[in-house]
Amino acid sequence: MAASKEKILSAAIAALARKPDSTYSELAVVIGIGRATLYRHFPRRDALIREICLYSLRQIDTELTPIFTRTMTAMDALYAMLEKLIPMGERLHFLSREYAVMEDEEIARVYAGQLEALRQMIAWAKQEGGIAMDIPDAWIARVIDSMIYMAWEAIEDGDIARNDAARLVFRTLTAGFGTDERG
Amino acid sequence: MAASKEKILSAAIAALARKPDSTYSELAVVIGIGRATLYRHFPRRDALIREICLYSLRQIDTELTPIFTRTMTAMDALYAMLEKLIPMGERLHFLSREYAVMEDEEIARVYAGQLEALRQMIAWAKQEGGIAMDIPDAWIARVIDSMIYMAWEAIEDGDIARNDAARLVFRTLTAGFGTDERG
DNA sequence: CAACCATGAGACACTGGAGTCTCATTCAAG
DNA sequence: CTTGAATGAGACTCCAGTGTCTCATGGTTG
Repeated sequence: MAASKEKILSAAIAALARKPDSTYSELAVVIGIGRATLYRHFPRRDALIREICLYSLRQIDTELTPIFTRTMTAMDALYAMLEKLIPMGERLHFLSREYAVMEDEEIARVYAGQLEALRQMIAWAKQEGGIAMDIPDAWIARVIDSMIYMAWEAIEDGDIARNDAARLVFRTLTAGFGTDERG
Repeated sequence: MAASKEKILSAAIAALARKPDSTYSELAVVIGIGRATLYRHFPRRDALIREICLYSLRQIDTELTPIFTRTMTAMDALYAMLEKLIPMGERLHFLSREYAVMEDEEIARVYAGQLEALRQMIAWAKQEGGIAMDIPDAWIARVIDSMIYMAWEAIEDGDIARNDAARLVFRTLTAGFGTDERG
């Protein structure tokens, strides 16, 4: 992908994460290019959305693959995943808001693969004893997903420190908000 | 409020929760009335959104007020709040997606009041020892908010049982996903 | 310098949703 | 039955966003 195009894509993701229904005109202004130029790179809105999704998914894939292949405990893998994914929160958020995109065959395939990877990590963590067996996988997956985005948002809003985020999310996921008086 | 108008409002909330950018035509079809009738009750889209928000906020207020005045522990209050609010998940979700609405003076006031109530409940829970002191309030508030909506959504999608939801959320909030081997 | 390519600016037609209005129908109350 | 209010259907205007196209400009490479 050309450098300029990738730069446009990143800027578009950031803009759309903040205002999902941004106009092409608005996007062009925020990105700092002409509207016509934006159309030259992404002839249709669908194309832009599609490329954003694929770009994000591939980026996530790149970050996640080494984590799932390295030798470590499931909980360590979860923590590593949080560290990698939280800075990419806007990309995750974008994906979860775009309903129509899943009709694209390629996107659906990549997305399904990542869901499956997460599912496996949850099963793995349950076997290791890091996650309680009696909590529904679907619920766990939802909470992890949303907490990653929330952490990113909280960082953006200045509510939590960037370097505390992964630790805070991990603690919340594994121990909740409770005082650790039992430990 | 006239009964018919309230019925329209409820149906509109449900429709908009599932598809936030629904057209007036789409809404009318889903609600089961004519588009002109919808316009008669809510002359502008802004008016509809505004009334939905106020309606939702007041409903939430009605549910929450007795909880915060009754004599119980903070954690019991939290649990009671979850039980009340999870079934109203679509209303909460709606509010969190409507950026522009906060410019309305009345809405902003009611909303700020509820945020303050939540903030007080968190402080109260920290004092009681139910929530660890060193977790940022803003993070706690975010997680509670989002988990209420997520639980509603998970129920809708058939991932968790309606009667398990409050318990599951409470457990996740207080103890995370961990196996309770320390207890 | 000359050729080239990407860009920014803007004009343009097209489309779909917003909001208004009219009219025939229905239904409940007197 | 008659009146009046609410409704559904649909025609209509208006407008903002979409997508296309042209042209002048500027920066780069040979």
